[in-house]
Amino acid sequence: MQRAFIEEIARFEGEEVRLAGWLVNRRSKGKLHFLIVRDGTGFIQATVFKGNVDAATFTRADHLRQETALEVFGRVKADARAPGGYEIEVLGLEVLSEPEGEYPITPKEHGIEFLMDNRHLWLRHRRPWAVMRIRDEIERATHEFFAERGFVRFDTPILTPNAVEGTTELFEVDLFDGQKAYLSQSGQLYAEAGAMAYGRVYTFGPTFRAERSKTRRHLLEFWMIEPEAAFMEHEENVALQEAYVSYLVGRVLENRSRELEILERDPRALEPAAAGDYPRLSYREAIDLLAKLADSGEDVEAIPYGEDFGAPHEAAISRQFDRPVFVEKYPAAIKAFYMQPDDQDPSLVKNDDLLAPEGYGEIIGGSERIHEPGLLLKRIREHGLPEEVFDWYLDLRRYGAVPHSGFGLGLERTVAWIAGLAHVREAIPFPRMYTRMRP
RNA sequence: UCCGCGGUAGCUCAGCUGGUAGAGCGGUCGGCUGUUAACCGAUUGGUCGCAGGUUCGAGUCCUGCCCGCGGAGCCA
Repeated sequence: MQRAFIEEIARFEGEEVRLAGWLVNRRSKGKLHFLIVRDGTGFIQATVFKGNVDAATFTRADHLRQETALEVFGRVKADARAPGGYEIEVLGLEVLSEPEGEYPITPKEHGIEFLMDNRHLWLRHRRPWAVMRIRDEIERATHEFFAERGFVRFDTPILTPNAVEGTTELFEVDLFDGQKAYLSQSGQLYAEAGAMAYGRVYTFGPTFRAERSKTRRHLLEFWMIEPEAAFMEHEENVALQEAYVSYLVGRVLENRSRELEILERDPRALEPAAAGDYPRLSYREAIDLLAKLADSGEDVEAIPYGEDFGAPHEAAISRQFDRPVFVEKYPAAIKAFYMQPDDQDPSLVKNDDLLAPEGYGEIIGGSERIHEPGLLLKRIREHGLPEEVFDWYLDLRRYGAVPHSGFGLGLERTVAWIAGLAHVREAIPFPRMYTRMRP
């Protein structure tokens, strides 16, 4: 008898199959038991009729406990009454292992603290299952998108000697003989070296921010995708971001509709984002928009020109549009030292943030980088950064400098937006947060 | 770090102006041939976050601490 996976169960309609998995839940009608079984690829209902199996198997089926590992033998049937449209009419049953004691996660409501304490088990359940399959789709789509465009995957170090952006806190690591290193908060500077070597590269790896953040958008450890390309200027950078994000959304809509359904995420909310054509606001236009919204009684405060947006401002801006919105060309004074000044107004930089809709906020930060060595050195000094740490970074300008640009996309924020999650902690298997390191 | 809220059964919660601990779910036993977090009956289950104080008496009032949740800042 062939082994079937739930994901492809429709192919086996009318056939007898073997299914290996775990018991999710059980309901009994007396002479008919319903077993809900999962196998990692999906969830399915198995029916045990009294007449179909011997008495011992029938009794056994009525006493199976949650998370019993088992093999089910039976016939695949289409049935409108079954969740998913298919079910297995059980002809035989083998228990592979019995759970010890009570399984903690019951089919009723649980609080987030309890579920996170049991994250290693919670991952088995429908909701995390759907989220991680969407995350996987986004990761796979990322590799395919960049490979198709000639980008080379370029792995940057996790242990680094210095900060990329002096302001952010770093996790310190003890090396030998009193030496210190820091966990990477961005692969960008190294990706720039990669872009000068291989033309177009992208990083895909974990990054670390030692911030005591307690919000739905922050993790201590999160994954970032950072493309960087030589000879790419601001306009092309923005176009690449739009193509990338709309591709990701399209892939999830195409291949993970069942998962979106489990999460009760309406695909219609994502369709504009898959279509592209994202609106673009300059920093100044965004400031004006906020003033207008504040005036018209919207629950947001206006901010003066020259200040950076806070989370409530980003949310208010993003809610004005049905798809992600670019905000570009910020004042240089509030942005990182390496950003290229604007051609028309050198008080501005050629950067952009991409704000996801529905108040999800920033998922991308990008910019064209300074390629002129004198200007870069000047900016390093203005920001009070240690010159000697950046000698290799300056080398990238000393030898064959060309205009180049890149951006960073936060994976968990993107997953949270597309999957419709309230918090990024559900977008990664084991979130590392200010308040949580276990399990 | 700051602001707000919370911690009572394995889980989710109720418990009034202080009077001696409750429900649903889960577990166990039984019933039911189409359930959809099934339902019905029985049964099981407590260091009321920790420490101290007030009181004849504290889950309830006071003080301190711990932990969590939501938000801000910072950012992806």
